[in-house]
Amino acid sequence: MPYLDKTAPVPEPVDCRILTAALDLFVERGFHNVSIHDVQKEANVSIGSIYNHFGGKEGVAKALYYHLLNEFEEMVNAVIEEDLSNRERCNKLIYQLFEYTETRRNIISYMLHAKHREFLSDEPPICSSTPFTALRNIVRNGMKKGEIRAGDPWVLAASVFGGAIRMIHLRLDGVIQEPLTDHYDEVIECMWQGMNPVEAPAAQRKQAAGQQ
Amino acid sequence: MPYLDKTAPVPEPVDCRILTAALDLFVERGFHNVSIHDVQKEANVSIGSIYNHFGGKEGVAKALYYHLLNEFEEMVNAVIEEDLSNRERCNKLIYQLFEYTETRRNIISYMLHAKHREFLSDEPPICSSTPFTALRNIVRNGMKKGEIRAGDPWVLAASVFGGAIRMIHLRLDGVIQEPLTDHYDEVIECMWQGMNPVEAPAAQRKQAAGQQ
DNA sequence: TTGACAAGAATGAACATTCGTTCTACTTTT
DNA sequence: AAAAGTAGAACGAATGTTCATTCTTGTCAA
Repeated sequence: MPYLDKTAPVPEPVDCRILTAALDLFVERGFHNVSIHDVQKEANVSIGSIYNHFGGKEGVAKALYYHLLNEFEEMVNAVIEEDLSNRERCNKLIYQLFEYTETRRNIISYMLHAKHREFLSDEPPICSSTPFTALRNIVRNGMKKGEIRAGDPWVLAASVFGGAIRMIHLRLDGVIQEPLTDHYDEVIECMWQGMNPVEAPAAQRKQAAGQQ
Repeated sequence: MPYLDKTAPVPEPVDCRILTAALDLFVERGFHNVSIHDVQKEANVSIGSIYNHFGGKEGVAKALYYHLLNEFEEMVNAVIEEDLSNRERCNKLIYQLFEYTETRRNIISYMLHAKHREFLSDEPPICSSTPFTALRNIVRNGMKKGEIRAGDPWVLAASVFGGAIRMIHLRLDGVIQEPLTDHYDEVIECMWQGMNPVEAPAAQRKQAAGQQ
């Protein structure tokens, strides 16, 4: 009775179903606490399909990883293309990361919160991947142009993004209750202005804050 | 022939050997890539002993976790006891964390770099443990006394320690080559003074830096 | 339009292996 | 000789992977 079944929408392709299911499960329980059989059930595919498409459990994790790294790279590149100061670029990237943490929690969790080295063999640490290198380059360029204080690139990049990344971790761990975007302004202020009590005149503060 | 064997030193107790071996292996390969049999070989004990002392694999990981949390708590408390400003306390704790990262790498790695939730069931996130709460209290007290800028405690704590923790992660991942202690001054400067290019007169800068 | 057929994708029962745990025998200590 | 600690072979459950089979899709001749 084909007419009764017309509601059947375009079914998502098998490989997409596998990746989505795997992402959800990996984030929820951790790679090693998820079996191929779990993924198979969650994705409503057969085990054979998983092996056909990805070659195995690690293959799924790897495909997921590369896919998300690519998306992240595109996001970073899009911000780099924009006509902004490097400081504004940093701010905007932090804002977008905060936003994604709220709206696409699992993606951010898999990217920034998972220990890939424990299940992806021979994978270099994520911080030496292209998008993360691009982040550091933004900081470096900001230093060159005098927008950002000069110093060791690693230290500076860690100082710029460290607070934000820490906030993301805390949010993913469930210890911060409110959406991260609520804290954006304060995080940005702390990062540019430092943790000293504010005593400078308002005008100077505003000039230096570099709000987006 | 007891005289020939006199060199045999006081043998480390069995439970210590187990914990040390487990720490090394867990940090090197990750909890899930280490089997009880691996620990048994590395520690030169029998499987039975491991079960007698810790009740199983997770028991070993849990004992290790509590033990190290305790050590960390003592370290934090020792700094709190000292007659220092809250800002100096933050600085000193960061310095000690950097130092431990160099000298007791595995301890710091297991504490700050492992995803305990993936292998310790029903364990709350480490950032809600007593020593971490104590860290936030230092920041809170600093805010009350006007030593640290006012704001949301979570954001402020993340901003104070975020950069340092990020540096530790990068060092543990092997992407930072030099000892963290080499970067201490710069990290502290960035954190208190912010990432804006330095333009303030030297005197004011020094006053605000709060060097330890 | 129908049927035959080939190529590719999907299926899932079966398999081999690994790993956490148990249990009984043995040794040391008190 | 009782108690506590150690030893390690053996077990069963869980898991990653294989592969022979079935199903789907597209093509082409009748």
